[in-house]
Amino acid sequence: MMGGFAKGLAVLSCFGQGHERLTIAGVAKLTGLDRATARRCLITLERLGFASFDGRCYALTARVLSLGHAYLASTPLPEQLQPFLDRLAGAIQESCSCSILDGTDIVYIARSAQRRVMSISLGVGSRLPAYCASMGRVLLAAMDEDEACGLLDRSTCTPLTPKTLVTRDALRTELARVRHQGYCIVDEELEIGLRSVAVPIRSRSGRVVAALNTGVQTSRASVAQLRTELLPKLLETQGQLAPLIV
Amino acid sequence: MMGGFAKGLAVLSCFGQGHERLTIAGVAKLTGLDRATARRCLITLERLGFASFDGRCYALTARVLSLGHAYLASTPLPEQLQPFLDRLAGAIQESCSCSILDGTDIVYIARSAQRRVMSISLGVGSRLPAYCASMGRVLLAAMDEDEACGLLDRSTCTPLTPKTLVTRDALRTELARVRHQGYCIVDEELEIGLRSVAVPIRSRSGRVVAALNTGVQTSRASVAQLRTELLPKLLETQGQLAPLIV
DNA sequence: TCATGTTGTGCGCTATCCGCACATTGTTAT
DNA sequence: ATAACAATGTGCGGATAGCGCACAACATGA
Repeated sequence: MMGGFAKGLAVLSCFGQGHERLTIAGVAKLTGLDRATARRCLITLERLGFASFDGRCYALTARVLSLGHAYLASTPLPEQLQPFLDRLAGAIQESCSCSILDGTDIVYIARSAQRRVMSISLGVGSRLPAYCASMGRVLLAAMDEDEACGLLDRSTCTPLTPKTLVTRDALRTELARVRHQGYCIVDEELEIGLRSVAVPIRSRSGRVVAALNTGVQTSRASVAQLRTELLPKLLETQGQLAPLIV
Repeated sequence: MMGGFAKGLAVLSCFGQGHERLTIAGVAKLTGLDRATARRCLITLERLGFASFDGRCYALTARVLSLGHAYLASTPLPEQLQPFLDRLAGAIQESCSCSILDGTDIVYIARSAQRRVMSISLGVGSRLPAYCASMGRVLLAAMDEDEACGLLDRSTCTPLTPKTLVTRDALRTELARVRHQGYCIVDEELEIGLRSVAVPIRSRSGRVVAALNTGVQTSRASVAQLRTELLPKLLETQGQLAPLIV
């Protein structure tokens, strides 16, 4: 374990959650590092071209995108999904996304945005807790059951809204239902005013390789409409993708 | 300067250029680090969830995408460009991209792929040398002239193909032409079999904030066709975007 | 079987990073 | 104006962590 490297990555990561421009002291506060250490990390980032300094705040440069590209180039999945995502989003006039599991979170690996529906900025690389996101539940339901339970145990289940399921029992029965019905609808559990529906993306051999969803404002569609109008479109895309994915 | 952090970032970066799965010795060779150092970096990455190890090779995980997201969330530009890019790509049935300058390279900040045209995988985060890419020349032409020359001096101008312009004189006159005509066509200078045309993207105030291009196979369109058929579409998109960008 | 390449591990040395402290600057509030 | 506060830049002593080498073990293939 290289401590300096880990600290530097922590600094890099803390620019994510809503903090785009940060001062040295701000970074120190967010990461818990000593201010001098945070400063050394930021100077290193700037020297290497990953961050810029305007005399007051540090901000990341486009160079960090090359790190993400290193991952995107390593797997063909996002590239395969994107055109289908675009077509689906155009058809239903709502933003669609694909994600995979990474620890207890889901990570967006492809997205086609139609309009801004959530308060936070979602995009490729965004992370959400799996237990309360529609795609997360689809991916958990596809796992081995006790493996999924182990993952839930490691999750910190915060009630993000009054409707959020947090108890393990409730989540387990919900996962069982998702597993049985083949899709998941989450109704204002992640954010008030937001509903979403997700389906698994399977490979030719039937293995679940990702999840596909769309999120709408509650005023736009009821849960019933989600099921009768949007879900069939998602399942159609699911069917189109399956034969193309190894 | 934190040396350990810099070494770790070098390890992270070396997964980019065509090397998706790397062994410890491979990383050591690519980065020039000692094998033990490379090993320490990789173990750190794995411990933090940025890399996975299958007993033989290391590969990056989706977590590195969150680093790229930190940048994407900090600037509205990519999100603004994407729908126009999608529309344009659909209309001309060719892949389109937007990029900005980062040092002597251009970095793709948005892309809409229609088919695979180049041998290497291009996508958000990809880097190309500015001097020989159509978008790069557009961005260089938009700079202060001596600033652009300084940037060219710092570039290592390798003749990637027999057609590549490398001498400073040739590049300067080419930049002057691009500046004058408002677009740039590059004909097999980056890769044999590939032609591309690029235009600058301006903000409302006229400042050049990015470049937009499309690349086609030489069999698909002649230079004249690029100018008469594709260029007008690019300019149309350019005009649509200008009033929307601060 | 030998050669090659890779991994894991241990170890001594030294450079490096840590965390504190002090001086300075800029901003805000009284 | 002045005081209070927050943030920055810098220096320093000391401990620690990383460096690079070397050796042993293992796999692969000629």
